[in-house]
Amino acid sequence: MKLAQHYKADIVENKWYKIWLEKKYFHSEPNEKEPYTIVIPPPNITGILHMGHVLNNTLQDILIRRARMLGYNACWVPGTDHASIATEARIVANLKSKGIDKHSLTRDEFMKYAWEWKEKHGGIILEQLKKLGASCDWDRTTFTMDDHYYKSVIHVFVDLYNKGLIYRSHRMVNWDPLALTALSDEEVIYKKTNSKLYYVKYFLTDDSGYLTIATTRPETILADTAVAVNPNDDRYKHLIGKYVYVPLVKREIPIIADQYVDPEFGTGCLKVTPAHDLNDYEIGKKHNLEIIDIFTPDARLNENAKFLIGQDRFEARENIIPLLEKEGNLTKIEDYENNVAYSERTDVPIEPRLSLQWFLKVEELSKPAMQVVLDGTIKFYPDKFINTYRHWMKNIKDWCISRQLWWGHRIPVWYLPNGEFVVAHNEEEAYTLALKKNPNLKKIELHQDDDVLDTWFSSWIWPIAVFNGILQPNNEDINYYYPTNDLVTAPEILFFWVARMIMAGLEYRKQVPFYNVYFTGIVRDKLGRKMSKSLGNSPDPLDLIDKYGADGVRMGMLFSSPLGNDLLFDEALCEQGRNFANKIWNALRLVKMWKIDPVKPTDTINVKSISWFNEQLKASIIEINHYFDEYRISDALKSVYKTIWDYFCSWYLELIKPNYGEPVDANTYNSTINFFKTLMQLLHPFMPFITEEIWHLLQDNYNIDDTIMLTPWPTADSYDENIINDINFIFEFISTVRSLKAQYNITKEDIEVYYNDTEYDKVIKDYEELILKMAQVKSINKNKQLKNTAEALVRTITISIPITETNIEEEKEKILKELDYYKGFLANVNKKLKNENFLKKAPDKVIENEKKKQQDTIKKIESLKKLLKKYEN
RNA sequence: GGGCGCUUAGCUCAGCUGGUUCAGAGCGCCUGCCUUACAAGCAGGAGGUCAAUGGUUCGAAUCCAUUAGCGCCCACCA
Repeated sequence: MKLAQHYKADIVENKWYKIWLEKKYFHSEPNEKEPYTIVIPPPNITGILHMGHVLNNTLQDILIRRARMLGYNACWVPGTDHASIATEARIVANLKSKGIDKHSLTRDEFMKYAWEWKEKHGGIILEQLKKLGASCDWDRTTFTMDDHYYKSVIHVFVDLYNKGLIYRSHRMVNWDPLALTALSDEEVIYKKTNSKLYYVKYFLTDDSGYLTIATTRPETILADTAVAVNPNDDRYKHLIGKYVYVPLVKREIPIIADQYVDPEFGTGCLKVTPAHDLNDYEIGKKHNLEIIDIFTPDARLNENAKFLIGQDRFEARENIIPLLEKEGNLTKIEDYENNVAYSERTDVPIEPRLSLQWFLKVEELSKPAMQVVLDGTIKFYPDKFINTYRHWMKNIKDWCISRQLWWGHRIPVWYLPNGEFVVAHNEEEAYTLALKKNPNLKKIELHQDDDVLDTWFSSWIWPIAVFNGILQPNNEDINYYYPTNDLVTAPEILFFWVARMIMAGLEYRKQVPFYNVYFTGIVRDKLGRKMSKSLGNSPDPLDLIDKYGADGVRMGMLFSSPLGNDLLFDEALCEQGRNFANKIWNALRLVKMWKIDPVKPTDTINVKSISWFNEQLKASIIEINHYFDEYRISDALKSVYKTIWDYFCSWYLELIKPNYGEPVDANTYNSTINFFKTLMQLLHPFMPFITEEIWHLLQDNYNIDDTIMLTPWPTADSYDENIINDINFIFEFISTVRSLKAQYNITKEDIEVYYNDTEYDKVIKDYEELILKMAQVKSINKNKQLKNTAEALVRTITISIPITETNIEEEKEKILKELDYYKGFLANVNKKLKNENFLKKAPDKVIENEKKKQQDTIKKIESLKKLLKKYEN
């Protein structure tokens, strides 16, 4: 068989993914085996694959593939989220580009268009995940607006309403004046903004003077209904209970006292605008103030403002200034930096707005959800997020779940003409319920709530609803796959999603939704900037896959991502991944190139090499499994990488490789093939494609009905430390000889090496042939002094090789430097050993070790001194 | 303002409840090699007062305190 010099990823990857799908290796059905389940964090239906997805899904694929090899019935459920605000925004924009205004359509027309759009553009991301090698059970692909899922969401709303946990209320909400919808607190981002602080006079109605108030939003003056001061503020105490005129509109409003006012800020006087500020609203409620709303839903001034009617809030802010100036109300304007709330979706400043919304009471739901994390039922990796979680859960507020959109799950509430309402699973049921309130009601008089539910109100039941466990709480799937095992997600959505899934899981299954949560970091570019479209610093994962192969990209991503930390992504790491694939490929080429001689005995070098690598492999397996147990995936990969590249390729293969043209004995060949196979198994979760290909090429027959992904994961209990220690010494010995040769430019192989110590006699004799082969020298001898030698230390022994000329000064300098170091080292050890407290208190083991250090160092110093003497003569 | 975390080589990070000659790895950098698996490679090399100060201890990169710098989360002061 002829193998190409370079590994060709694209051909191999396309071939295998197709076969895997055909063979349904990813598909799972409940059986007698133990399940291992992961549900994907559903990406937005409109989304396309970005580097964050690559990281997140590579990790999930690694976990699920290893679980599959460990013998679990592994099931990774994929799917997408309808993402109401984001998707509706895109659909509206798309309509607009065709000259269609959303509001010119009926709800049904709009939804029809939206579904068409979804069928056409949705789900691209799932196809992209296949390129990455994701081993999802595609037969279980779920969309949050699939029929059964939709009904599940509605069921949950009705159920929670009937339990008294959902209520409708006037509340100050975060209003997005562009999207024309309320947002949850989590969808608001605060940005430091340069703005101005305006100082405005409010004249007392009794003509006894004025108060000055500092505000960043002068346009809301028109909606003021009080002025507040701190009750303990001596400057203003005497004014409490008096009245002032609101500038321009000349409305009389009271001066009230409230602890909320900070006497230190601004002038110590606060204008109270209950309709347009959350805190003012609270104050207003307390003091029973009038609420005057001066904004339209898209944040223009309405008739209530009396001035600047029809102007946008920012226009009005500018235009009210000259008016105030003219009336003599404005005293000064200062530059000021403050935090302004922006909509995460549309990036416009939020307008606090009073409106009727639906809320979920979360206090009762959050208590058990906090408990399961604190008591370790659910583990967070890394665990630092437990604190963040606890802090948030303690201060959790009711969840505003209604959104003024059409794309999503329509709130299952029907209103009667008189304003009463019923909550039901569907219109029929609603009508039946409504008839009880009004027996003469006609069906057409019922009107369903126009709003939809927050997207997270559907995704919080994801781990249950993908198995249809809400509508059919006892079906086989949900009973088998739930609770799931791992969740891999970003810390940004710890509250949006993770916390809420825990609440829903406990409420609807009485069980946590997952046992382990792995938090990934943010993918940044190599300069540390967050990857974003606007910066243009985010590579397209598909381009990277074309260039380096999916295996290479997976490697590159994983190589730089320690658990829970942000990762600085550098394309060079994908290159490193591709190079690794090529390295493995060439190791295969080497092995496949050999001719096998079935009667040839195994020579000493190979016997020893095989016995060493056998132990080394066990040691590596133990380490790799240990890292997996701690979810240190990147460390596990590094360990596999080192085992393959350093131990297997650089040492083992070089040791056993026959001279050109010579055959290899059957024992060596078989051992090597078996080692190679085990290494491919260890690497498979990380690089699924190349490992599958090589697994097949290592077999006697290339049989595509076979697969590496269902072979048992390698395990080991213990390894022989002595063999590994001996070999490590031998490798050091070899490296030192190579180093000496490199230093003195010796390329010959016929030189002799000398060493001067008896302690390592046995090891050196045992592994003599290995040294000769790898260090490329003729012989190793003891205690012979030559005239011209170059020398170096390996642990406590001195080795020397003959050279033709020596730069004596340079050598002396080197030795003196080393001597200095070891003298200092010895002094430290001596000091310790003379310290009575140390001898009394330190454990015996430590003392013994110090003594050994002492002896070794004395030995080394003697050797160095001898050498020095030689040079001085 | 409240909470959490970080600071170890040029870069990214390991280093578990103090004690293995403990100061490490990968990348980058430098030197020499196109050696019949691989130049997408091989061999060798240089680089660090473990942020600063003080304390605990026989012993501190590791534990404690303070300081400086950085990051994240929460709250949102008009």
